[in-house]
Amino acid sequence: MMVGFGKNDEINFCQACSIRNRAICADLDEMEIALLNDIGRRRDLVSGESLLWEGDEAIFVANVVSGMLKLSTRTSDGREQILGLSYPSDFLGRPYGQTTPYDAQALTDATVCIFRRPDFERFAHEHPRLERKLLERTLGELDRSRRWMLLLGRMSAEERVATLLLEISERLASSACGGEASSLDIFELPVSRQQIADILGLTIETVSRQFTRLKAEKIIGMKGRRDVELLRRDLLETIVT
Amino acid sequence: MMVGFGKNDEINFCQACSIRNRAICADLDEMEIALLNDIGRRRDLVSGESLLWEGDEAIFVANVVSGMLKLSTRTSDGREQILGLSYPSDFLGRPYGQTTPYDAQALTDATVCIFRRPDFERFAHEHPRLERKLLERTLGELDRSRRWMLLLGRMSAEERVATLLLEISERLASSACGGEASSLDIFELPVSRQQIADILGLTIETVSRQFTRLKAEKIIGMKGRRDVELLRRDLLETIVT
DNA sequence: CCCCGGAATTGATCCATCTCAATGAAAGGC
DNA sequence: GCCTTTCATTGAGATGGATCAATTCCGGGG
Repeated sequence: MMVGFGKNDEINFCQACSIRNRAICADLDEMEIALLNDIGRRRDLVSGESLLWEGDEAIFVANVVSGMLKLSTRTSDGREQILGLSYPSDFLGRPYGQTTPYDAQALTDATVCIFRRPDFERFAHEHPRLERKLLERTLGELDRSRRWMLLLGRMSAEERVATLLLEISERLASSACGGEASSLDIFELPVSRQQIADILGLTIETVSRQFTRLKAEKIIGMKGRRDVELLRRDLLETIVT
Repeated sequence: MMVGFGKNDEINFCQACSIRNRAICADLDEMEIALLNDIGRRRDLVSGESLLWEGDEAIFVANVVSGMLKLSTRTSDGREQILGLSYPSDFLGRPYGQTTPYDAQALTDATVCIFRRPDFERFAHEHPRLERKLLERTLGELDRSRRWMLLLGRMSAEERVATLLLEISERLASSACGGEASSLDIFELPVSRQQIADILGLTIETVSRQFTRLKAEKIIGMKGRRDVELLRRDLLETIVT
């Protein structure tokens, strides 16, 4: 697996970066950002393209700039489990570790900002502010993954689907920020039914039946397969709670 | 919830601490350790005693010195999900966060080393080596919790029980370190059947039936309810893989 | 040593979700 | 615009684990 690196000779991407204030680089000053800019590199991914492979040597780490990725793993006989979704400003990869602990694949067209791991670790070492940001983000990620364990271990199919719809709605809204209020309740699913099933630890058929039920009960509306409207957010929240 | 703090006026507990070389304090020099010793305090827990409550203000953080704790959360209607087990040298609590994200309860008699959160954060701020250790530990914890998601989302009851037996065997061995080789395969379950069920996202009956099956197939042997011997570790590994 | 009570096991049944199979609908290529 | 392909939906039936209901086991106290 090779990805190509090179200096961003002309432009300081970071200065105009849309996640500049939310990602781990948020606390850095102008000079530090310039240094970070030198060791990082933008990379565009098309939907479906993989960025990391579980078990590979951890060569680089990355920040999600735009788009959405899924993190997944699988049992030895091929059953997939999605470990989480990565949205803009999220951090990807495994610093201070030898191997990448999950697959990362773009669910939409996406842009990431990648760093060779040794470069990144050296930079982090020299800039504790960045390291602290990374720690905070990792702690948050750990909280999120533990909440997901409750879903996988204890929730019914109905609760799982409702949880996912609310989560996507929120995370999409917070990364799109600035849109109209309505954008919270109307959005495009970034994932296929099969991927939803993998995320929730269900089968595609069970997911499909849950969607059918939610439509029939007028809790959600759908135009096509991907465009969702949350008609009764309150009822979804009741289901989840 | 109040716990009582005070200086360890007489003794520097840290110097003789059994987890001195494995916990986040491992990289600190003698002087730093002395400082850390001043802000920390030993606390003994009896089996069943709770240390942290989900949703409580995050007042303190802790290191496990001895014994075993469970981290858990629950759905609003009371279904419990255990998020993980904490063994000696593991870190507990939520630095840089307002509320504790899980319950922590001792499964065995245990000793922890607790720090007021503000004290700890100040110390971490001033000692990047400790902060980096905490980051490394948190990243490891995140890997572990993600692997657990595969179990909760995709594994059969048989696979779950086999996984747990192997995990307890390994973690108990690495924390007991120095015992005879046999101690790997013969150990005491630190948890009840109900707790195993909660850890694995199963019911107590299903867990019991799996144990019965494993005994019948001579893959494990049991003396009493808690003493396990792994007779065929290889077969357990086959089940898990 | 016996008795008691919580923990564990076992059995019978149920049900949510999976599996297998067929049909239907949207998206992409020419 | 039509055909192909992929994705999603729907149906019927199987099943793993949950639930409900007895026992049985074991450890501790007297």
